[in-house]
Amino acid sequence: MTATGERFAKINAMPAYQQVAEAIERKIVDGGIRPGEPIGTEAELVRQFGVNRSTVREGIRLLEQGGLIRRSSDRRLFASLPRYQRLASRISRALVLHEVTFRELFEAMMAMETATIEQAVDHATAADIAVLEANLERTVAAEGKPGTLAELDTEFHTLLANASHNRVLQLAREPSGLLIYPTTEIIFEKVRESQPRLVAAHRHLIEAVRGRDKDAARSWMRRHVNDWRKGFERSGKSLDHPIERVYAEHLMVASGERR
Amino acid sequence: MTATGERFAKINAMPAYQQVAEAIERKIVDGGIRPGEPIGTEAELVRQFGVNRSTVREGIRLLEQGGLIRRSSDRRLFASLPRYQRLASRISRALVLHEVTFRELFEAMMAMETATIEQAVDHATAADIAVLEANLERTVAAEGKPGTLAELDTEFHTLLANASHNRVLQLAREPSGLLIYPTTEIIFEKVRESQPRLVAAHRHLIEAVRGRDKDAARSWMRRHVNDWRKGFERSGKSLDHPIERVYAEHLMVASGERR
DNA sequence: ACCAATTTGTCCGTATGTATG
DNA sequence: TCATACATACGGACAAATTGG
Repeated sequence: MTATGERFAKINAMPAYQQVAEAIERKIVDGGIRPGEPIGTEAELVRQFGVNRSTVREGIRLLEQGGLIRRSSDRRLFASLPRYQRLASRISRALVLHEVTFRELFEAMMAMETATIEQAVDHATAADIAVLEANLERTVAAEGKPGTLAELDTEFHTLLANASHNRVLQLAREPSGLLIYPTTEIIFEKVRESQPRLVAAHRHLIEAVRGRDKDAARSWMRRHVNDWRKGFERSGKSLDHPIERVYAEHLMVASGERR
Repeated sequence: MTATGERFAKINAMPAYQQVAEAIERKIVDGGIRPGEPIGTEAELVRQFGVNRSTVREGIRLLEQGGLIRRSSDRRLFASLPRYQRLASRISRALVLHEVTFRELFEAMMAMETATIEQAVDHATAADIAVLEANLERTVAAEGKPGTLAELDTEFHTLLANASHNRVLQLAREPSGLLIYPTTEIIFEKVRESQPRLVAAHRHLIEAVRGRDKDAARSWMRRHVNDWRKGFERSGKSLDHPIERVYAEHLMVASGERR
């Protein structure tokens, strides 16, 4: 910009608290501090960075929300792996704020859930299947309770994702699962046949996983996801409406992260 | 826990700075403050919450990293929609820290990219296709430059996701796209035939989208993603290795968010 | 069970740089 | 040019909780 040209590189474009945050972040990401290891006290960080304690605290706050550092019960800071639940609810919230439609959600779910069950067919262990069956039993027992059914349905699909043993898929599908959840409760309330169809679908999905039958698995999953769409429309809603803002609020509980 | 049992609810479990953050967060999420609207100056927030300046600042830092609030050039605070790029790079970083393998990445990509192109076949506009073609031209022109080719390949798939007009899919696939990127550069360096195959695949994908030919689209995408896997293995790496930590560092630039 | 040291949460006052009018 | 408003950063202080004898 000056007449002399670019003689010097820019220095220090970031405020101090951001530099503190980035320095700690970098140490964690590149392995200098492993998850579970303590970050150090505020006083130590003050000494190392040579800035004021308020500045250090602001830097810490930046990272705290990202899940890279957490606080134990005694309020000490330590490095941590970002949790899937936390990330997923963030993304769900963002999708709501961006006003995505239920149709987008439906189309994406169809792809990700079928992919998930295909991987589950390949990789599920006996233990995975046992957990799925326990979920199915509770689902059968929850007859007539829409809230419980919705919870168990959401849990079933999360368990299926665990059974896929593919963490990329797990994280990719979870946000959609969280957004679908409130609608399923309404569907179970309003559409009588939805519950027996849910139980049948889950039963066949488990059977397909156990029998390593990928075609049956995919076919039942397609049917199951389509059932959601039909139930959704039959309960009087339109696929082309954006997801209601209200759904974002129940997501904040997860991000509140009580101590 | 006490002998009297749970007679009273917990009070004020959160420190003040967290309460400040949550209050602002809630206002934004439930629509009380719309994206683009100012949050108010720090002095105002001090007055409204009745806490000290430092406390307000810590609360603001918590939200700052989440993308719900941002700062304009004059450093004033305003509400904002969380950006996809930012969320995606967060997730990518988390996946690296969780040490997911390239196989998981590959399997998930296969599902999400095929789903993406199917949606693109249904929903792409003429403008979308024009942008894809411009990308293809630049790809042809970048012959022999692995770094540029890798960038353009990543961009192509992001553009394809845009053409799907499904924001759930866009956000679901982007983290994987970011993680694939560094490997493609290596592949273009080491595997000679990878570049012509890339160009051919992209050309056929665009043709399939233009011709609304879903079968061809899916088939070419499967081939394209499989090409990545073959190139990856031929360049001397194993699918069952976790993604290298190094890849997480180039992701931090995006989260740095210079002003 | 008590004490001393440490650490976090919160508050106060002040100074500096920058952008706006 | 000057005055104002604002974010950034620093210094010091105290209470409450926790830790470690």
